[in-house]
Amino acid sequence: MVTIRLTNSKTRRKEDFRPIEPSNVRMYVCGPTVYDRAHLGNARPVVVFDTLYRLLRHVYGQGHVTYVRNFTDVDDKINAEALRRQKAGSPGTLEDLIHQRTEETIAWYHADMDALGALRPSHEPRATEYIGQMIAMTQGLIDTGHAYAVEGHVLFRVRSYSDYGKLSGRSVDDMIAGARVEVAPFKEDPMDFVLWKPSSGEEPGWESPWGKGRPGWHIECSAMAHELLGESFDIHGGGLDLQFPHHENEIAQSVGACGGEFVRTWMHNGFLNIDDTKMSKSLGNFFTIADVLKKFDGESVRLFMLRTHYRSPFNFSDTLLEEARSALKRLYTALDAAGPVPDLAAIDWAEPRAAAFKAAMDDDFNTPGALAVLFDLVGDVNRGQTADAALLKALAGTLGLLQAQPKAYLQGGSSVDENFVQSRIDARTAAKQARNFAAADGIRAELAALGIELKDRPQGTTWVRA
RNA sequence: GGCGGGUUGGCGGAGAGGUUACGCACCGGAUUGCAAAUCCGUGAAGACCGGUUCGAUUCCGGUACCCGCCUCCA
Repeated sequence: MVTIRLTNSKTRRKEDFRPIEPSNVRMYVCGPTVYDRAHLGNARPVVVFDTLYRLLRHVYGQGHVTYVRNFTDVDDKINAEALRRQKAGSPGTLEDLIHQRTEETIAWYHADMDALGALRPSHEPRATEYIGQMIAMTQGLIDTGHAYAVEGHVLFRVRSYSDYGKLSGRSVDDMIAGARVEVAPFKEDPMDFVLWKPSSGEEPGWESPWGKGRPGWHIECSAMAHELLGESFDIHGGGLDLQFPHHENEIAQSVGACGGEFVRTWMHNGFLNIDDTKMSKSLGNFFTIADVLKKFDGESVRLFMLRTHYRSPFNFSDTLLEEARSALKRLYTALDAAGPVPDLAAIDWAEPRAAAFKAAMDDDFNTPGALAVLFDLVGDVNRGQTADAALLKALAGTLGLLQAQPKAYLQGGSSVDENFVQSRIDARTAAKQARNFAAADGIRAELAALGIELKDRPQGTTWVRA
């Protein structure tokens, strides 16, 4: 079995990936806080780690990979929206409205990610379903001296964990020096972070040994990962911005509670930028996935993201997205021209192009390199080696691409009636046979204006959406 | 201020110490009634300054510029 190499944020190096249990490779990725529509930046880790999930399933077997991605459904912004609705006269208790908001947001999220061709993870835990585990873990940290309760809060004692800061490469003292936040007076140390905090009257809360309150953000992931994947697991992923403080805190909590090694390989995807600047809610320069999907099909968006290595930042723009769509069109056009493509029972990884594809993927899942192999295959297919189309489709499938019917993809998204198009094509064919090229060209121009592109082939005229 | 990443052809974007990345676009040719698609072909790069080397875009050092994290954020 070929060894996959992955860049481990913890060691800042590319390492051979060796799962703790090859029969159950375990991966956790930080999911969204479900307070609103997901933006394009949210899509990047989903596509990146979906691709890794697919790769792991290929290497270790479909049933041997457990992938957990959570939903954070405890959050001020969710509460704020629920409260706004209540004040606007929506029926139901605040709790009902909170539930309503998270449910609708999760449904949007699923729809968006499905459109991007992302498989559903094995588990999608919601923070509110694991409050008991969070309380237990917090109590455990108090018992072992890693945390302390004060004024209804429970705080993690950062100085109690000597490796704090190791993942993000900073020392506690440096962090304090650079800190720009006001420090709550009850903290022993400015860097101590919240495990549990009290909730006031109308906020949702749970009974705990420290009074009615709710969990801090970081403990949620630790508790859910622990419950579903165990004390230590193979891969933990997320956006680069989560490395500090979120992932640093997760390590401190989990190691504090369980000891040992929490996560073997930490992986962080780079950002998606707008005009070379980070896209974020706070900067206000974001697009929702739903916005983008109005103009572009999800598969083009997926290809667009896979064109860049997952750790590199990349820019988003319509021009770049159009470029990705053109590239995807080339792939589907080759598949379409090759005729019916049989589903390959199994990929022969010894085949040179399959081997090249796999070599790229095994090397820190270099998707741009793997895509290059796909385009080489396109050339072969277009040159007449139509049998290669099956390999092309199979390899692309491991990236979650090219699984639609070519004709459906190439003609999809057109609002023009298919029968109408065919009737105009027939009329044009008749005109051509009569050598009335002016009329034929007129029809072609008429369809072009509707976004229909004609192709005259020996077997007859076909069409695609422009 | 501390820490980290980056600078590749017109644009996007990889790998590799010496041989075509790949995609989009452009140009020439084939094909076509003309196009489109496709094929063949051409052109085009490695921020700057040093060093190592027979040879560096690839390794090392420095300079410049850009970006990110240090604060809720994928």
